Amino acid sequence: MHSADAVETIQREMTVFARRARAAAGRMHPELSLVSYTLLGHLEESGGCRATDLAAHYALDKSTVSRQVAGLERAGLIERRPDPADQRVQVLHLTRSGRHVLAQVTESRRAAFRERLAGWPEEDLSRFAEYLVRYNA
Amino acid sequence: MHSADAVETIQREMTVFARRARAAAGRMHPELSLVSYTLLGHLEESGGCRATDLAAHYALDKSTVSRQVAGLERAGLIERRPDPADQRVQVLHLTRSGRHVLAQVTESRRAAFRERLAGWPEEDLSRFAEYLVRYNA
DNA sequence: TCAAGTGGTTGGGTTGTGCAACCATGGAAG
DNA sequence: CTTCCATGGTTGCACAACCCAACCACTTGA
Repeated sequence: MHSADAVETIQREMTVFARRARAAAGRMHPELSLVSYTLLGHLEESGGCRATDLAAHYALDKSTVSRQVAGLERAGLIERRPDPADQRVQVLHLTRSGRHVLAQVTESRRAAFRERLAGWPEEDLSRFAEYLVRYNA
Repeated sequence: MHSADAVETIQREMTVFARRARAAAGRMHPELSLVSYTLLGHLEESGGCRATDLAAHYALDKSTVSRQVAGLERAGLIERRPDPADQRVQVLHLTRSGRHVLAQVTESRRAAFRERLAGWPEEDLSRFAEYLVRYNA
């Protein structure tokens, strides 16, 4: 495959995937949208951060994040803690329930991906993962 | 990287990509959403098909396709032709203008991807493309 | 001290989507 | 030939996710 063709293919396939992903995620977990799930995941990884950090990291408008965060708090999945060093800031943390729901959804998403990727040789999985990381970097 | 980790990474990175794609596409081409672009592409490839075929192929509700198609027709990018064999059916075709716009958008999307993938070794591009095709199959 | 910057919320509007109800046509079974 | 169900498509309705702009509260630095 020539370089130009490969780029063309990557473009098309990434687009196909993008189109499907959200709907699939919604069908799998009506209780936790793709965005909410991603935000929870980020909070888990980072061990708590500000709404502005989330917005910057995911290239979302701060108003969007604000509303998502409000929803997650309403659902009892996260909590806001004041930052003693800066009264403007709310540091977001997962609640116990949030951690629990996140773990459940992650597990079932992982199962779906695992099924989808069943039969792939170990080496291909690693390389695919590496390419995606490099692409998104 | 172990197999489970790779799956985990693939899941996360695909999700990241999915979240970004629509916004990026919108910024690049306000005149043609990601969905519309995909539908036009399908019409180009297939040389004309029915709205129902589009819905089935992309797992979209027929109402969604109906509205997208209406928009594309309003924009003069596609036209509906009656099917002499079945009065219910409208066969959708690209117009000259539709073909033109599609070509332009495709080219600039391709340029963006090419830039993003600049510096990747030929072999990695090919393999990445192959993985994506296999994943979406 | 006060102006500019930053974190966050809210109001308003757009887009993409699904579901359900509907209309028109087609096809098969009586 | 009628009658009934299936199929292609449109429309009303609701909703989620988004952005922009305006705003408030607090911080920072000239």
